[in-house]
Amino acid sequence: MTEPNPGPPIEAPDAEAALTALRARGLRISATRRRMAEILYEARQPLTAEQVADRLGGAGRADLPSVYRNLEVLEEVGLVRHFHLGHGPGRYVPAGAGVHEYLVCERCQALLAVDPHELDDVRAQVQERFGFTARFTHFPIAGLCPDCTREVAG
Amino acid sequence: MTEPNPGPPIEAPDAEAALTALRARGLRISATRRRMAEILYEARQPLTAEQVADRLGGAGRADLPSVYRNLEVLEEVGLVRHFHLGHGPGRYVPAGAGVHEYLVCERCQALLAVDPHELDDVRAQVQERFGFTARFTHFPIAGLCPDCTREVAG
DNA sequence: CTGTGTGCAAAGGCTTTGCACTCAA
DNA sequence: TTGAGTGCAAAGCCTTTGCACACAG
Repeated sequence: MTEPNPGPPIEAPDAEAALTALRARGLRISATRRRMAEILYEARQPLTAEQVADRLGGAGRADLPSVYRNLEVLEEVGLVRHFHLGHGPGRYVPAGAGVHEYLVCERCQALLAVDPHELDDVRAQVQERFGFTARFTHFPIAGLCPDCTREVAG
Repeated sequence: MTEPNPGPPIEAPDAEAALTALRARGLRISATRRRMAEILYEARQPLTAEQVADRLGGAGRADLPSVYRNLEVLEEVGLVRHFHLGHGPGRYVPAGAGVHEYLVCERCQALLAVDPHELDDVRAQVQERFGFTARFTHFPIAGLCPDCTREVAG
């Protein structure tokens, strides 16, 4: 089980609006929260809570429960979202302008990030056939990436 | 978070072939394994390991680690498969003749079981556009079921 | 006899909860 | 001064692993 590959970079959304939303709810913009947002934007790839904690701590690692709590707050406020790659820890990405949806390879863990519009046809087809509104944001499409498809097929 | 609804019944596959496969690997067909297979077939819906354990135990509950180990063996041999409904425990179903793929509602946890062929078009579209081979067997399509789609939209 | 199956206990990975202390507003 | 943020410890949920005993072949 290797690490998923980075996928394309992530653009920065309107962080200021989100921070304002924080204030509106009586929540505070701590240095830690600000740095967490920066870390996620600069990572330009999905990070686990543990990875965020690693990059936060000056010496050692930041407190993991606090990181989870802050990720939750940032998500409620719309600065961050997360999704699940099969088993293993959740992955966090900045929300906003550069939203992607993902396809994850069950064989090599590669992550294929795509523009949501590229999945519109697929969603439409599922909608038409089953009346079901497919969302691939929280639980991505799983399967075999192009490379693994070739290798498995022959 | 309510329990997912049952979905359509599950047909019995060729259990005998699978049991033969067990023997071929030097493994044994214990009474427990036989009963586990029966339980899954008769359930006619996906069960968690815990539910299987509950239905196994005469008094109390059967040993959960043993249930997991047996589910793994039965899966290797092709009698059983499992998939993941968002968070929460894995769900086990008999494999074979009556295979279904699932769409799971993120809002009400409803489970929509469909014939795999009904997803062929969707798979083809993903294949064509991304070269990616979508599999919905281990990680089902998530989204909103028809009812929740209506309630959310309307 | 040989070694697979089982139960019990414990650990492991990821995440959440409780509580006291700190510190920003 | 007030209550949100943080760190530490502990627990929770699902699952896996280790080990000794039971038992099928």
